[in-house]
Amino acid sequence: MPASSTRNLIVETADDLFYEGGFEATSFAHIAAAVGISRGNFYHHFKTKDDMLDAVIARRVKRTHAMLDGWQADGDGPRERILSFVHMLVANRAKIMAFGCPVGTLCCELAKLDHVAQDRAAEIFGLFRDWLTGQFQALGAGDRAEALALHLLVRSQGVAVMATAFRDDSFIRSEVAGIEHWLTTLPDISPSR
Amino acid sequence: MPASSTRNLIVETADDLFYEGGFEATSFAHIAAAVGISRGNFYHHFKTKDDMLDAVIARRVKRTHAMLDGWQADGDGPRERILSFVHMLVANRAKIMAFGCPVGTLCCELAKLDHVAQDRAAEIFGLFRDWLTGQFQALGAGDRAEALALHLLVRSQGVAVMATAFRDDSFIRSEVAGIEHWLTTLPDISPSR
DNA sequence: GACTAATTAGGACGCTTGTCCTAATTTTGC
DNA sequence: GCAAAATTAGGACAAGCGTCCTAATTAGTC
Repeated sequence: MPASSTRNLIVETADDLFYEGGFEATSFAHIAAAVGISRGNFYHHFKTKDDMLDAVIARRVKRTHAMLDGWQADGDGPRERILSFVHMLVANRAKIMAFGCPVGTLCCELAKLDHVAQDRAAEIFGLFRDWLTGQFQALGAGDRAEALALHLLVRSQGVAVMATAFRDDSFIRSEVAGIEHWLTTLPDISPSR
Repeated sequence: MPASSTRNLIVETADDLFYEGGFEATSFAHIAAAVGISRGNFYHHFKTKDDMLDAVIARRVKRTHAMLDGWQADGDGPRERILSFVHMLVANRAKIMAFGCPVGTLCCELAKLDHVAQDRAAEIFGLFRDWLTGQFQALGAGDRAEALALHLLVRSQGVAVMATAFRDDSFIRSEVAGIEHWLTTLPDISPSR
């Protein structure tokens, strides 16, 4: 077992707790209890709590990259790949209703805290935006590709916020159906390559 | 001057600070410094911090009601009234980019905190939903009115989140233009009366 | 003008926070 | 097997938190 497996365990646990309880409200004591190690031990792996946030964001960036690469390699067309993104909302609906979107809620919290990591967290949105832009370009959207990608992000984030506020399960499904219908209305200029 | 003007001042100040810094991160010391009164003085007006949150939410509910009533009395048609709602995004774009939507961010924070006031905060969304539903009904949308209202709330919240994350001014304008175009595509069965 | 009630100031309280320090333990390299 | 390094435990720390208490001040009533 590699020497820094404790560090990975800390980052994984902090990732979950930051998502479910928020960054500010999650204390070292909470993380220590969840991991099962001593409080003072953290400072051998991370200088400050902000360093831990950096590690969590880096982990999320890495996992997002891996997820997008996985969808890219699935062999389906761009329309199916876009649907993979949209269906995250349905697959994660229980957690979204309870805690919102991990990316959106972190960005909003860091904005209020005027935190230095604000832009680094927003870069996860940048990954989705760029990947979706690529898919819409593959659909032949040309110059409109990025605008369509941002529109899809807007609707996804809106669904997440409203689902969290109303805690309504049926709400996510109907909005996703609306997005799916919107996708079918897009002109498919060059469906393959 | 009425006896409880101090109380109103506290609620107004707390409202702003909760919006700009978040509920949890805003302490009594911050509010006391902003109002210019002693810390211990709070507890003559509010039993706990949660009581203060209740008062802030009640104030927001009241002001939202007043705003919707004002739009209702403006004498324009339902389409113009819906635009009044949409144009809030443009009018408040500076604050939205810095702190997000006051309603959406509070609901998301309270969800993560598993706070008892969660549903009361979401009721502000309920006010907008019901009012917008009325406007779409006046447009002749019939059974689809509430779905259209929720769709508009979704897009507005999505714009707010993405504008906060990317801190992009032009982004809000282009998305609002998209919403305005969407409104023109709606069938206007009964434009007047 | 005196008595009562409402309001305010200011500090004490127990607790939690992030951070830091030191000693003990485990792992690693020779 | 031993010395050096990495890792862990556990507590100390100053500061900040929400809450509470008491004394002082102000406002209102007869």
